[in-house]
Amino acid sequence: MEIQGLPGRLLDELGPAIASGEVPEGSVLRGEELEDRFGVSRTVVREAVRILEGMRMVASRRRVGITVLPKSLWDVFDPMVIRWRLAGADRPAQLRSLGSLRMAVEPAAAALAAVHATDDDRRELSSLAVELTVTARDADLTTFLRHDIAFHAVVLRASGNEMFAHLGDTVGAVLTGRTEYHLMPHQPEPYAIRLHREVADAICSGHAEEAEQAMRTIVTGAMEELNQQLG
Amino acid sequence: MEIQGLPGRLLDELGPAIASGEVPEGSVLRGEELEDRFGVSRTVVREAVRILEGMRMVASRRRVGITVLPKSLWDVFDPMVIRWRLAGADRPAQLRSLGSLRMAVEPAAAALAAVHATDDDRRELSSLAVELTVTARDADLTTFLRHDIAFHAVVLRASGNEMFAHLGDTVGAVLTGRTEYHLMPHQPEPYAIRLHREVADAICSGHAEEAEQAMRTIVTGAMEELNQQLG
DNA sequence: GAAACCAAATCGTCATACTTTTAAGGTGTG
DNA sequence: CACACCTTAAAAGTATGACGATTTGGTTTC
Repeated sequence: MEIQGLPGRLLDELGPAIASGEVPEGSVLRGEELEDRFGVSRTVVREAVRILEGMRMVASRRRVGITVLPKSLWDVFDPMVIRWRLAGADRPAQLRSLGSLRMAVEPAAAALAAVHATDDDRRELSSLAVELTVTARDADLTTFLRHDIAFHAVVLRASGNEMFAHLGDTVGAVLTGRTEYHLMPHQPEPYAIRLHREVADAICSGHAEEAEQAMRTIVTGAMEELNQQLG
Repeated sequence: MEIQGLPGRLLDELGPAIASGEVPEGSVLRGEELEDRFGVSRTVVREAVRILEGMRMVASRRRVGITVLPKSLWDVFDPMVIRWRLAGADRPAQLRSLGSLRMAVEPAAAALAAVHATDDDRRELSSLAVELTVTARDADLTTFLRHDIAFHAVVLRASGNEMFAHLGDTVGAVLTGRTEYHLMPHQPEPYAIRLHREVADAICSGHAEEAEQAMRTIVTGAMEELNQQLG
């Protein structure tokens, strides 16, 4: 699900550079300069810049150039922006933001899921909870991560709220990052596993209250771990 | 904060058309067709399409054309997408989604605000709470709306979480829509007013728990009203 | 010193030519 | 008949030159 072609490659250079603060707010770029720097045509530069403009990271003005806008204006929910920030110098701040967001959204999603999940959703959740238990015991971190991501994505999707559902990938990115950068215990905690199972059971049996509470414990724990790691 | 120039105008046509389902998922547009239909050049069409591609509403493929992607892939947090959906046939669904999101986020934001708000934030909140009381009594709906929007925006900003802060405009759009389409009592409810004041007081005195609870009551009430109005 | 004016810089748009990818259909072969 | 291979044409992708529009900043003029 990437932007294709040369504009996409340009974005992969410009986006991270801006997101990391390497090209600071208020900087002014000229179109022609970008053409030369990356060896592409006006067409390509303009299309890439348009996309950045669409996520409100830059504004283009005649006789001035392409200005990097203040971070407060960026579309911080745009998956590309999130990925760029997670990959760069802004990672700690982005992780904290996402942590709070998760604490707000995931318990609510779990509660909704207990009411709205389809039978397929519930089956998938049960199955994933089992998988989590197994792969945790085998200390198979990669597989564990995959199932963990899927678990949270399913809960968010099963909530029946398209906006919650859309955060599935984002949460996935957070979990991936956490594993990649070893911000996680090498051995998944048995307590966390049990909580996932609790969430699954509560959703399957329609206990909204209980699902919400268990999920809250999970994301609160994740947030505490994060705060500990980041100081 | 709009996209400028001809691509912007093209977007204002295409975006709502797609968001409302008038141009259904799976439809295929040809670039040349759009050039003719809107009387603009290739450049303009391509840049507009790139932006739509950036929000994952369309994908452009050689030898095929510009395909409208399924709604589940759209960047549903993009302010433009939200505005387009609120303006069109998808308004009820969008309002419901946003309602759930508010129920998840705003109480959490209020709790955080009680801890992180600056002195300026607290002053502004107090002042807005007073304004709300006054303008409600005078039945000055427009001014009331403006202050209501500001109130929620300040709480979200004062949470110190950039992602929450970013939802201020979106919540504003919801409140505006609610007033415009008369989905609201003509006279603001005294109870709701008192709750706003409670939120302000709790945040000012650092009572997170209390702020969260009062805000939850506000957004839950809004959600119930919405469900009633939409059936 | 202020207002009007002018010139240069930069983006915005258009038109056109060429390239690249790829769906689709036709052709031949087992 | 089925399958693999080749051909073709349709559409987007890229490059480039020309011109238009706008804004800034300096310069002239009163």
